[in-house]
Amino acid sequence: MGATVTSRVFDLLGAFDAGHRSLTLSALARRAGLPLATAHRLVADLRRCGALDRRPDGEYVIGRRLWDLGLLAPMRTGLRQAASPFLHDLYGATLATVHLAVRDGAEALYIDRLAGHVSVPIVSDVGSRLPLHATGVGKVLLAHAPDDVVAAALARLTRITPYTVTEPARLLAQVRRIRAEGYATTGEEMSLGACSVAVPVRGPADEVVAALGIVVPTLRRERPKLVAALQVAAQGISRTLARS
Amino acid sequence: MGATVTSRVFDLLGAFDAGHRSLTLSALARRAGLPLATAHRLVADLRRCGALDRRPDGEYVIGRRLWDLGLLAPMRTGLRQAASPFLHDLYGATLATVHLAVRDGAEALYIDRLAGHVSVPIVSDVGSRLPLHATGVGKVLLAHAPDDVVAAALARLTRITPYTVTEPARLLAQVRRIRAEGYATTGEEMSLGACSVAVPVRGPADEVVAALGIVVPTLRRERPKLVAALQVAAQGISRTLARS
DNA sequence: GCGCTCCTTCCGTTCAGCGGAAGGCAAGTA
DNA sequence: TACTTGCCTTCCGCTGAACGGAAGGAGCGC
Repeated sequence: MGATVTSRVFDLLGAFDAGHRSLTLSALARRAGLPLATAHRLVADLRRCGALDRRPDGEYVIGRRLWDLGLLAPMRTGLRQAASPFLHDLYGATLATVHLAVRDGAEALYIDRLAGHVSVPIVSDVGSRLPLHATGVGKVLLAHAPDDVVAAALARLTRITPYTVTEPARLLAQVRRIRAEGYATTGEEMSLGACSVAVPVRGPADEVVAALGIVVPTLRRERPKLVAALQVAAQGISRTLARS
Repeated sequence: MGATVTSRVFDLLGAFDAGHRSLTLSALARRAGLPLATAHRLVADLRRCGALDRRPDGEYVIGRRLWDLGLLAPMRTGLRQAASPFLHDLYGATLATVHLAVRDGAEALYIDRLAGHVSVPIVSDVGSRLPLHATGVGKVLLAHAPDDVVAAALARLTRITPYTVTEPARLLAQVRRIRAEGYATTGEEMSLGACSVAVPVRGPADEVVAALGIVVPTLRRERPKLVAALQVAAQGISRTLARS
């Protein structure tokens, strides 16, 4: 690996993740695999650039500059904008947490999320990546992914809760059903006490560009209603995407 | 200015802004004030780190890595999460575009935004900064800012539309009224065809931590209803903030 | 006191970064 | 075709910025 300053800078920044939003200098250096003195200097530079902030307690956090820059990334901006109003509609109709995700390699990347007042235990957040086999949106994305991705996913089905599907054959059957019926469901497979329903969002050429899902405490017999609401919203998003 | 690699990297990244989300290499170098060869090498490094992407047409855009990092920034995460459901409620009740902003120096920084299907011409977006004197949320934040900020703002009131308030005395009178009545309004002062109403969001110690506003085509005689809805939502946010 | 972990500063070495210059496309112009 | 203009890319010798071990605090617990 080339030891350019740029790569070191991103090694440092990469030390932050969802579970480590603030770090001490030494933790930063340790996680980035850099000598303390080097980390110290780079961190000082980054702070001068506004990329890192130092909180009163001495720990470092990602700074405003990076927040600004991140918002400029073309992360499906069009998709997010097109979907936004429909997510609200869905929330209004179901009062459930609503998710919009795309497939990023072998993971589902959540690009928008809309949570209500009372929420089921939910792990996802905007920007987080979750496996394809244990969530509603994940299964939808998996069902419409290229064969090699499906194969790779089936190869390692990690158990997350007692209800997570870990037998390849069973997941494959689900994938087939999802393709046929047009929606996916999960029952506490990612998080206990949380069930989900999800449908694909299609682009102009009918290809699946994203998945739209909601999370509810229990499916009971609301499933048909939820599926219908999701499909209406998904079609609305597709229509909005088409004209732009 | 120290010519550290880190600063150069951020000079490059800083060449992107809301109006320039994609740039050619030479534009990037020009805007960053760097020699072409230098920019070329740094851009290659950044691309290797995932901080920049190259689109098929050859232009560079902010990459996914920075999007991820930006989401880790503690940009009022607590405030955003607390406010989120109330923004939806507001949208549901009014069908207007809803904004949540904080004061960042002498500007209003929009930290969340919720737009409906049909929207009035609106300039703001999440992450954008707008002056304090020409928007609803801006005026609210101005009215509860320290005296020196108010003085600085009054000193340069740039005209944006024919209706923008540019006389210091008049804005000062408005600021006093906003403090007394608890809400602010604007009429096409930022963008023609867009009026707004905004109220303060208060923290545990009754200090103003943010402003909550909505944008509508016209105020007509809906103002009392809108103000009431906003105040209910703002109090809800404050209550949610208090217990956490 | 002693040990521990953390942060900061110093300084001589050296190698990564620098950037002018030159070359290669691709489009537009005459 | 020949010339211009704007891009992007590569080369290469010089040099000073980055490096990181080491030493020196500062704070805390025992």
